[in-house]
Amino acid sequence: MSQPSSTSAVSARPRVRFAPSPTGFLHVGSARTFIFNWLYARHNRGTMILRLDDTDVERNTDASVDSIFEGLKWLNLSWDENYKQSERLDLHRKIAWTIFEKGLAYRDFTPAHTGDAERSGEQRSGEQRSGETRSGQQGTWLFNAGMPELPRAESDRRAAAGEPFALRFRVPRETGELIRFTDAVYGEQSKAAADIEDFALLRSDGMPTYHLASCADDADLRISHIIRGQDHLTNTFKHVLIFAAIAETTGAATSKAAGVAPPQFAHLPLLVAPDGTKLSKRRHGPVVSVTTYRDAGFLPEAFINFLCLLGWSPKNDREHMTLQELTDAFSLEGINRSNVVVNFKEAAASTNVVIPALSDAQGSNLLSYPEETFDPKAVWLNAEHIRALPIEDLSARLLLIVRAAGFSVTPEKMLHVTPLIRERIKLLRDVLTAADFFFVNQLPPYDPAELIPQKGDMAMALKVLTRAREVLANVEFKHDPLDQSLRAAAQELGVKAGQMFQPIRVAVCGRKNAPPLFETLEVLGREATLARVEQAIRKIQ
RNA sequence: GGCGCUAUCGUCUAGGGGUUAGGACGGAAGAUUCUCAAUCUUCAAACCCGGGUUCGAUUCCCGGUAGCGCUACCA
Repeated sequence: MSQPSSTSAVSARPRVRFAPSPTGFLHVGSARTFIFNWLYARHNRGTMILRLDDTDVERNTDASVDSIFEGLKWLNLSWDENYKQSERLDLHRKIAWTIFEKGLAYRDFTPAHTGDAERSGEQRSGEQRSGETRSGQQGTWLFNAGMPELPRAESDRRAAAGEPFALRFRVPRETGELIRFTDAVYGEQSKAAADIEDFALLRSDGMPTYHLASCADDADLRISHIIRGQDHLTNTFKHVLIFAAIAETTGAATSKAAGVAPPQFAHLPLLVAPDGTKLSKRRHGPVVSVTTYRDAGFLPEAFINFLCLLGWSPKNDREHMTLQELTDAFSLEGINRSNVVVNFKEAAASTNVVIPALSDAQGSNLLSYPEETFDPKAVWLNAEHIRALPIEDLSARLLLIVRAAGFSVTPEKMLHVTPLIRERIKLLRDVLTAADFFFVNQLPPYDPAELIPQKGDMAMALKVLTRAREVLANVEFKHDPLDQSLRAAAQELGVKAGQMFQPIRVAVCGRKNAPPLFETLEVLGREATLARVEQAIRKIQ
């Protein structure tokens, strides 16, 4: 874990951070935030920082930490520094108490609000926290500190007596002040201090809250740009207050932070589900998890490409872009302001799709989510990226999947198969259904009626296959000779080329839709081809 | 409820005081090919509503409506 440079000179190089809280898997919204931060850092030759915001002990899980790293690893985007908030609690507390000493915060001995289930969707009208506000006004929605500003001595006494308390920021409500900041995306923002409640800095167990920890770390790590979800836009007013307090206190207390300039903010439009609600694992399940995309056979570069187009535009009609092109083109100016629908299909359940050629489908989880689950644009972009990949590269990636599904295939064979299916697959896992017949010895059962050519009958199928058997026994197994001899055979038989090819295709592939015939035969080889033709003939007779 | 933010085809978006409102995905039709793809062509598809400002608003302003977010000792 490296330390940030402690030079007091403000660097021209931006320092940005991605700060997920480990309370669930890495979802696509978080991934996009990470990517935008990364792009901004790389575009400006700045520093990318990963920080785990894990101050919520109740909800944090190790599994979640693993899941986040798993997702980020797949994305294959690096970071330069790495922190955990839980290892920096001393710093947070120190800053909280400095703020307290400065008179900008106070102890609140009111028992913690226990109505935890209050949230869940329904509006709470007027918020029934009765009583007076700190400033003595009646009937406000604002948090009530429970008692009109305890005298400091009293507060000290009760604290010394061991009474639990939370530390609250004293928002300067009386002054009628307007809190303002400029957002790189949403422009000038302002909000009356009177509309901001006295938020907690420290919980009664001494743990810092998100607001405190986040700002304390952002200040300490000298984050220059905070790029995050728009759900934090309103919170930012609190953060502006905290940053101001930190600047005020550290200016006197510690020499090192003699002019902590508040960071610049850039809020990202939220990713929402087709029903308009914010993406959440709770509501939408694994379809919003990054690893689901990985397992479905998305290329990380395609997934990144897709996410970038959600709420950002290069403004030149380009859509299919490489990481480098994205990095070059990225800027905060291209970011939009309205929510973005990720057009996935919910409820497309994860029933296992059977791999035709593999009865005991080990690779079943690779096939859990049907293609329609995902945003069609993501799928299309993935196909674009697949087609843009060098054959060797694509082949290597496909081989991994094919082997994971239980087929034993050599890299050489895969290299021959890949060009035949490259334009026929949209997701990497499609290789299993598009090319399975290359990998098995025994074709799965198929309906003999499939062998019947267009405008033909079973007799024609038999005639064609019988003739094909002869031809294929002698012809050289290369595209051109196969093409010529089979066409010639069709002519002799008095059938159309298509009527000749189709029965052979079905005999060899076990289905009607498959890659081009001659290339397929070439890769398959004479032995397997003849065996399958033979089998088809027997099926008919 | 209060506060904040947002509003262009179904979706992602470009644009901007006068345009045939552009592109992409998806959809439809066609071309091509040994099937399926890929590719190419064509078509359908949008400026939330109401007031202003203006010679002229989809664009600027205000209001409404709708959606979203925040309003926790969650992040």
